[in-house]
Amino acid sequence: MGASARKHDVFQAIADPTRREVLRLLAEKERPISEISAHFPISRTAISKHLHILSEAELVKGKKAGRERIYHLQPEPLTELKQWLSYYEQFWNNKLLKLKYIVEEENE
Amino acid sequence: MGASARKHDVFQAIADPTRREVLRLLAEKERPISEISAHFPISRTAISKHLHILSEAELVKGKKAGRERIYHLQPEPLTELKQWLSYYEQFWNNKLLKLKYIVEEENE
DNA sequence: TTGACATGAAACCCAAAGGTTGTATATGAT
DNA sequence: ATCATATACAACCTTTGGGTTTCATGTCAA
Repeated sequence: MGASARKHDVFQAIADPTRREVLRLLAEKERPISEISAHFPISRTAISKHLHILSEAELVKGKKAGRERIYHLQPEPLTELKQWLSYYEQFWNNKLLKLKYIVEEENE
Repeated sequence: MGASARKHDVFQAIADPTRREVLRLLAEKERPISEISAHFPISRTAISKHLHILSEAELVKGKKAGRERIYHLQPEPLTELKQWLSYYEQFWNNKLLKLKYIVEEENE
């Protein structure tokens, strides 16, 4: 089965503010779970669940190191988001082009 | 209160596949609710709820016209998504730059 | 080997998400 | 006036999401 069969996709993974904050933390540097959860008011278990969801979306990956599990960012799946966005980007660029056209006409 | 107090933000709004499809339909052209819901296997009421959520995120806007309500796309809030993405884009560009560097070194 | 530490995993809770059906209201057509 | 159409709104249902607590397991340190 393909990537579309994954339970959590990128769009869903980044929908939650806590998960976005986790991504930001991991963008700075790789971190073990306890260090990540220290940044949040919720339990370590809750953070662990968020990390599972991010893992399913392949936005992070955890490697076992001794008794810790170190998570690091994998930004690649965000390209899917970028592609999705580019379609609409073209759309709002058109708006800007129309505006530019109007401005230039007025200057003549 | 600011925009952050909105119940549904852009990230949440685009998390659902049905809503993304609705956006795509509205990107083509503006449409009344019944026309939109004709594209889906679920009820018109369900689509109406999705449109409400998209409205809250200001990704669409509905104008009453006779007994219909015509919805059209408002892509502007997607800039927030683009900005969020750009942070990580820079990140994966670095990966590409590193790779390019290695390749060029090997060619010398 | 014994204790502290880091995580995994299960059971449970509550609220929200996504959906349905049924009823009401406004508008257009006859 | 009457009827069909387009939508709004309320009530309800079921699953998922985000969270907690508790207990088990593996690993480091003394």
